[in-house]
Formats: sequence, C-alpha cells, structure tokens
Amino acid sequence: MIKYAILGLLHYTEMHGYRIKEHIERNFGHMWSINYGQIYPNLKKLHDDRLITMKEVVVNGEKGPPRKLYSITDKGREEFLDWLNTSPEKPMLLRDPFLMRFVFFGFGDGKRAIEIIDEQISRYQKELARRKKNLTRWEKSGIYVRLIADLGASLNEMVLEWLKRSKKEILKNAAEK
Amino acid sequence: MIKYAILGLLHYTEMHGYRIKEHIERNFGHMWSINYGQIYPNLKKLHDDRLITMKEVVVNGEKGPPRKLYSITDKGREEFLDWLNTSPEKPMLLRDPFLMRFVFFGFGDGKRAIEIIDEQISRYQKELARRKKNLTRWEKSGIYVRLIADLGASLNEMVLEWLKRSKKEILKNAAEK
DNA sequence: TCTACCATGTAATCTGTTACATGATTGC
DNA sequence: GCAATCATGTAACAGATTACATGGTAGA
Repeated sequence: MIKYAILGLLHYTEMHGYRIKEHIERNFGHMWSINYGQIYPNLKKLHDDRLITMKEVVVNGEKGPPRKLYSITDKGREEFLDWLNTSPEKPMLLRDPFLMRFVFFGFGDGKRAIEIIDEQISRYQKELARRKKNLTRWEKSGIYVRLIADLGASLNEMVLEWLKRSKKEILKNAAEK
Repeated sequence: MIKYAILGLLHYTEMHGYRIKEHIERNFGHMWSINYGQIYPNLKKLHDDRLITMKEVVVNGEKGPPRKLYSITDKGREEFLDWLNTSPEKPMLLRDPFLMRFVFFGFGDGKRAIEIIDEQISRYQKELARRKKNLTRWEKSGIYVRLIADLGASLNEMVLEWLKRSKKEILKNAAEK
C-alpha cells in the first residue's frame, strides 16, 4: 500500500525519501503511519522494479548527506493508474487503543474511566482546533486533498461529540445505581 | 493488543479459541480484524505466562474436536486491570484503501472516480442499515459495549454524509471547468 | 559545546494475514 | 454424498515498528 502512496507522490513531483515521509505525514498522517523502516526499503524495491529512477544530487549550501531524488517512470505511472482505477478490496479499519480499553471499562474503576475519557476529550479538542486552523491550507492543494482534510475534521468532530455524550451517559448511569 | 482483548473476554467468562474469535468479530469486528493465526498462538503464550489456565472439555453430542476452555488467573486479572487503567499511548489510526486512492483521484479518470465513490456509497448504506438494525441488540450488553456500537453507527453515518457531499462537490467542480 | 534538524540507511522484532491441514457432525 | 459449521492448529509471508548507526550544518 505504501508503495502506491510513494508512486502517487512521485507522480506529482520528484522527491527524496525524507521529503516523502514528510508529505505522507502531513497529508494523511492521521490515518496512515509511516517510518523510515518502510520508506527506504520500498524505494529500493521500486527502483529495482524500474518503477522509479534515481539521481543523486548534492545541493550546495544544504546540510546533510546528498539527496537521492526519485522520479516515476512510464512503467511506474502505468502501474499507479491501474491501481487507482481498481475498486478497493478491503473495508475501512479503525484501530484505537483507547476504544479497545473502552469496551472493558465496565470491569475497571469507574472514576479512572472518566479520567481517561477526559484525557481523550482534551486531546481531541486540541486536535480539532489544529485541524480547523489548517483546513484553509489545503484549499489550494486540489479538491481531493481538501476533501480528505475535511473528512479528518469531521471524524474528529464526531468522535469528540461521542466522547462528551458517552461521559454524560456513563455519569447518569452511575448515579442511577 | 489482542492479548488484552482476550484477557478482557476471559475476565467476563471462560471461553475457547473459536468462541473468542466470534466475540471479537461481533463486538469490534468493524475496528479490529482477527484471525486464528493470532488467536491460537496468543492463547498459547498467555498460558505459558500463567495469565490463563486451560482445561480440555469434551462436550457430549457436540461436533468437532474437544474444546479447550481457558480461564483467566489472578495474575491475568492483575495485568489486565493494570492495562485498563493506563492511558492509551497511541492515537487513533484510520486505515482505508479507498481513502488512500481518493487522495490521488486528481491524477486519474474523473468518471472512474465517481464510479468508485458510488460503490462506496452503496456499501456504506447497506452497512448502516445493518448496524442500525443491530443497535438494539447491544442494549442489554452493558453501557460501554452499547456506546461502542453507537460510535460505529455514528462513524458510518458521518462517512456516508461525507461521501455524498464529496460526490456533489466533485461533479460541481468538474462542471465548472 | 550541545541540541536540533537534515538525510541516509539497516537489523531485529513484532504483528497481522493468508492459506493451508485435520476431523467430527448435522442437515439437505 | 456433499456442503456447512464447529473446532483445533501451523507455516509462510507481508507489513509495521523500534531502535539503532552515520554524519553534516545551523544556531543558541
């Protein structure tokens, strides 16, 4: 999957590994985690398969080792577009260590449960503020990127509402007993 | 992580591997996928670590091989409650091959993009209907399980709204050009 | 001098997925 | 007889995560 994310970015413009990581994190970091352990081996594989080409560039006055600029090849473009046009096989997956705990909160201490929920509320409040501020940043990046950012904010908003609703219901439920 | 899901279920009642898989799929299958390749090795590891005990049971008149009934030990309960009370370290992660494609739809064929979005809309419509029908099923399972089911439905609803909104905006955007 | 950041990468480990293999029973 | 379901499991592979190692430059 990361393979296609890389091809997609290189379809846009040539880039080196470090910059690819930055882009992936910024564009869909909230839904896809990434790290060098995936990026560099993938770049190597894509290069071996002739889907991308590489040229080493020493940028004068730039710090650090020489960059390795990768570009997509015609073969790479072809494979990328094939992938883009196929129907996604697998359904959405939501993985959240907090939700995993939440299901079992009935077994634990109710007070601690509320504390953890409050932590989540303040986390999501901060995150939502950050997202809303950044929404305008995506305006110029094209409609699809903007819509993805929009989805991120909507998800954030929905979870926050759910957290508040849940807290209320849990407290009400505890008071009734 | 699956380790704690198993401990949590066994905290509830003793169970064998096959039943654990069923439960995980039913309770949070929409957010956590599971398979035997994870269940059985995990059960073995938990047993080796003395967090659960096992007794083999042949149920008369039942089909198939003898069940291996696992129960949680005091040590297991302790570790489970410790985990339950700690703050979740990692943020929510949304992984969706459709969304991965979506970001790059600008590079592909606009008509095909609309087709794929329509596929997603009908998928989510069916799924939402199924979820809403099942919501009452969770009523008796305790407040936390019910709230998780509620979150699942809310997520589903939100994504569906977003898909419809996106389709409209994309068509409008295409018409303007 | 020390920290932060740019930029490359690898090795070990952990986690998850797919695809098998076995075998009994129930119902069509 | 055959398909479906219950129930056990493993091997191979794919994918993700963590933790290192290297080394240069800019700025406090």
